[in-house]
Amino acid sequence: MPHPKPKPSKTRMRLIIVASRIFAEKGFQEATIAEICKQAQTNIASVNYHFRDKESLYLEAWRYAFRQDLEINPPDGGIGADAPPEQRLAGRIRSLIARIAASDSYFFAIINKEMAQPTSLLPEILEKEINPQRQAMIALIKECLGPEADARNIHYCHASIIGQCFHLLRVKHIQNNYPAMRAYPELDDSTAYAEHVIYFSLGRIDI
Amino acid sequence: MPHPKPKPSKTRMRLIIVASRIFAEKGFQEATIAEICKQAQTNIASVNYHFRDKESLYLEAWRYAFRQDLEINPPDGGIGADAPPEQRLAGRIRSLIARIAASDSYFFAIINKEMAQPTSLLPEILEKEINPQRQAMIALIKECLGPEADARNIHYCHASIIGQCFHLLRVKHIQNNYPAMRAYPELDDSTAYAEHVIYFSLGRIDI
DNA sequence: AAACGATTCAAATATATGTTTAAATCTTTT
DNA sequence: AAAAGATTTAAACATATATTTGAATCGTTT
Repeated sequence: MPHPKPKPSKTRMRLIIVASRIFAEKGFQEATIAEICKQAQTNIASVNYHFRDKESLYLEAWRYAFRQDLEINPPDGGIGADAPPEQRLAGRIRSLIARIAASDSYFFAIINKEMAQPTSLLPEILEKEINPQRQAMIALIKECLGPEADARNIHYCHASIIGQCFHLLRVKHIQNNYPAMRAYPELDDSTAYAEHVIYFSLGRIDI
Repeated sequence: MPHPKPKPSKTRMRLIIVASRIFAEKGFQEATIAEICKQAQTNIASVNYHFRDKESLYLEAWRYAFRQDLEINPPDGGIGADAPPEQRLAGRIRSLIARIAASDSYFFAIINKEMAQPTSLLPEILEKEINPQRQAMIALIKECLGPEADARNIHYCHASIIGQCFHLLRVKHIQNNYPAMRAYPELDDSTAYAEHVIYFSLGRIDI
């Protein structure tokens, strides 16, 4: 019988997929290799075999989650580069909130934990993955505010927008951890919240 | 003597003070009793003697941090109840940002970690300490928006304000962990940022 | 089919760390 | 000062978990 058990060449991939979920749920420290391997239906030694150690698996799982995320929601929100800056900014806000709200978005779940309890990998991710998105949004805000806007105000407005978006991230994960609480039901409709953030923010930016 | 008053030992107090800082820096899981006791210059068994276990010390340390915080910055920002709602809202925003920005505010550092990786204590903290502040701010926003404002919009505006304030919390702790990065120098001046948040938010609320 | 490398497995190892214990020491009361 | 109680200490204990090991198994090539 050629296939008595699941194809062994897929073990590595199963580990990455399961790990991205477990790390997103528990964070690097509290996630255990034992649980990841159990859910991936493999032996704990396979982490050492396929990834050398826990941290390397963490990095691979994170990168996988990130790629999955952007594949579904491109960061520009589908707005072309020829649209007016206000619309492109709105598109980016919609895309960011959509990625944050997606129930299977493990990338932002990991980022959320990393920002509170950074591992040694955070600086690289911040620089390579987050900063390009950040610079793109800052450039759009600058366009909206016009050429005479000063740098400090641009950064303040960027902080205001990012803060509003990441607030959804916090609320979402608290609710995931304590479904019974239902402390913030008003943010359940993430697309409506996105429109609010756009309205709330463009009021002070697009003048 | 019928009332031999129990005098709190200095060791117990030293443990609480050190623990609130260590827990704020590392979170519950990554903080070790060994390090806390070393910095408090006592034996590791004193945690068991004075507090039964690590979690009880965590709770005591968190309560201590919370009391210290509110002693320095009252939540209403020093604005009297007779002032117009816009000013009282501005006062609360200033107070919240001041408490978040205070370098020795361990309460918000712990809350920041708890929200990303909750322990069993978070629901109680959220309900007993955070929710009263939340309800007070929501009431103020409602006053500012007027009687015809719908509940959803009130909550959205509240989310926008809290998101902006807590963004400072995130940025602050990333910078504490990676001083070399200097990724967000624009938020160094927290009082200026507070004025921006007030201006940015009241533009959409106070109409 | 045999050989060989790749993969999986159960078990052992190493380490970190929360907890407990019992003796020693200090403080208070009588 | 003696006794009783409170506190501190060093050491042992227990547990959790990342990592390593060497043998067993699988898949591919010859």
